Amino acid sequence: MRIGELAERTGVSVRALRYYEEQHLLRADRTPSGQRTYAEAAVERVRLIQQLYSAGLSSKLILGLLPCVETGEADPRMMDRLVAERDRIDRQVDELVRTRDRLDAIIGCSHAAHPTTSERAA
Amino acid sequence: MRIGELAERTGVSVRALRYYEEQHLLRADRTPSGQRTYAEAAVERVRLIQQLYSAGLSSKLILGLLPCVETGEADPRMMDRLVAERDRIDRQVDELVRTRDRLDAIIGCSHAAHPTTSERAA
DNA sequence: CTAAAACCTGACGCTGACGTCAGGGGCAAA
DNA sequence: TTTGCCCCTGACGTCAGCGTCAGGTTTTAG
Repeated sequence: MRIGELAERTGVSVRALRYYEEQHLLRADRTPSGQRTYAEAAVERVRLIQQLYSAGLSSKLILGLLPCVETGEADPRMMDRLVAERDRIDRQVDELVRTRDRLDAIIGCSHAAHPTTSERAA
Repeated sequence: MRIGELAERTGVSVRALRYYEEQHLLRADRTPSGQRTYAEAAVERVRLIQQLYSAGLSSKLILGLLPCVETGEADPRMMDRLVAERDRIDRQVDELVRTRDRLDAIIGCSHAAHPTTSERAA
């Protein structure tokens, strides 16, 4: 498939896909005229890249992790970085949960000046 | 207290505190000579700001939320934004957990080429 | 009194993940 | 063949949350 279709199917922009290629996160074959061509597997790969990005991993780190995600092998350094990242995500989850609880407390306690949309809906 | 002490007690930089003031997130009294002076309560406020920042909220959004966090009151629009943000955080937690589990799977399954640091430590 | 430390206001720099515009090919339908 | 859409490569723009430097004032310790 060409880049436009991949963009549509993954929900990321064409620009982003070209950016991923710049960062060596995503390979593309080329037609004789130079247009990018992707295999089916690219869809899953892009989704994985997006997932890692939105978890706050940098492209450099993702670049390091991707090979071992695919092969299932990791050299020691990579393994350590994997563990470090997992722990970082764990801590981030903890903090997010605390923040959410804080917002919940505010939502629960605050006596609204006027009915809220949700109350109107109820 | 002056800005240096507040910075030290909250762990954020002096620059950041001035930035918060620029964004109207943090008030400061001034001495006749123009130096900023903060009340004790500022410590907690800065910590709250930091918490919201690290949960991914923008300064504009925080600006909107802070008054109702402090007063415990929220007008309907604000209440809706609070709920929306809480839901967003919930979704983000879900995704982070999925990502973490994915990393865990890799960590668990991958047969390292060489012993990892953690294995050496064990 | 004086030197160091802390503070002030601009204002430019930085980083990452793209958005966007310019200028120019390629390819299927009508 | 022409219309129109998709594609290409630069390359500059953006935005947030500060870092950092410059050049000058204020406070504090000795």
